Amino acid sequence: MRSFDDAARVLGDLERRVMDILWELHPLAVRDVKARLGARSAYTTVMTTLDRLYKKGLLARDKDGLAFVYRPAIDRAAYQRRVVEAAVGPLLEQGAGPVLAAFVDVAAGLSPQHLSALEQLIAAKRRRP
Amino acid sequence: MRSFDDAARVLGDLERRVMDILWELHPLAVRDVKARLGARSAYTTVMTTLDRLYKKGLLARDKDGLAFVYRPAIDRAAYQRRVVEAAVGPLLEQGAGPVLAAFVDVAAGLSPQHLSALEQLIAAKRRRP
DNA sequence: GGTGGACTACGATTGCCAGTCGTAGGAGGG
DNA sequence: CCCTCCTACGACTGGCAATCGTAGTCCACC
Repeated sequence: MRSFDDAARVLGDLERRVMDILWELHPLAVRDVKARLGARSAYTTVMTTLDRLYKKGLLARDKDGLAFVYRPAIDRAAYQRRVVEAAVGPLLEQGAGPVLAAFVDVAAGLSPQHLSALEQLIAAKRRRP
Repeated sequence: MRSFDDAARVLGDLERRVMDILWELHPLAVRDVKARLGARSAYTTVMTTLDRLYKKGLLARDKDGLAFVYRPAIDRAAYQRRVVEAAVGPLLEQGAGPVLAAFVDVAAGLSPQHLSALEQLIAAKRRRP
């Protein structure tokens, strides 16, 4: 059964691990990414995954001799932004109250400091919309 | 190519339309849901979809004579809450700033009033965490 | 009590995606 | 010239949504 968590992942497991590695350190060639994955996947599996992320626009790549070296096309913040927009935008268009409340709950649950951060962001947004 | 919007949908197209119908009016039998869908799908397609939503825990159902009548098991607000938790929770655990900022952006973009609503929710959260 | 209509249960099919990997082929170094 | 490394391409699996047909059940009515 597909769970909510699954759907919100947006990327597959391997894809997300690969993006994490490249956000941490780049550029990397296929074999370097494979090495950092802990050798759990075959070389061509990693290559296919990198190629798909490239075709999705999440990675960029350049030739380095024979091999491609990959780097993120967008940083983690921009990616998170896209996920939030995609997940929350449609929901907000139809009954915003519960969505806002749920968001405040989740944010506060992880760290009360997030409430202050949110307030500052709101204030900043008012000044420069 | 799977887009961000696709993934954030969490439910399929037909499933989402069915939930919208039942949040609007319930309980409904299969044929009533089918009628409100605009007759685009066969009877058994609608039935299968209702059955799957039932098995996912999003719908409840009771026997009414021969037929099942379906009703939401959770209301739209609770559903939206789950989607927000699933989408945003994991993101917040790893670099909250961009996520909070993106959320404020999206909320403000749809309606500036959302900023005030957010502030009130934050204040309420502080009083009664 | 038998027959017809309505309804459910179940499974088959299609389309799409992620993960997995093998093979073919090119390019460079020894 | 051959071996090695790399890419490109495609095949296969598993899972899910959407779609629908068929088999079987149950009630109501004659």
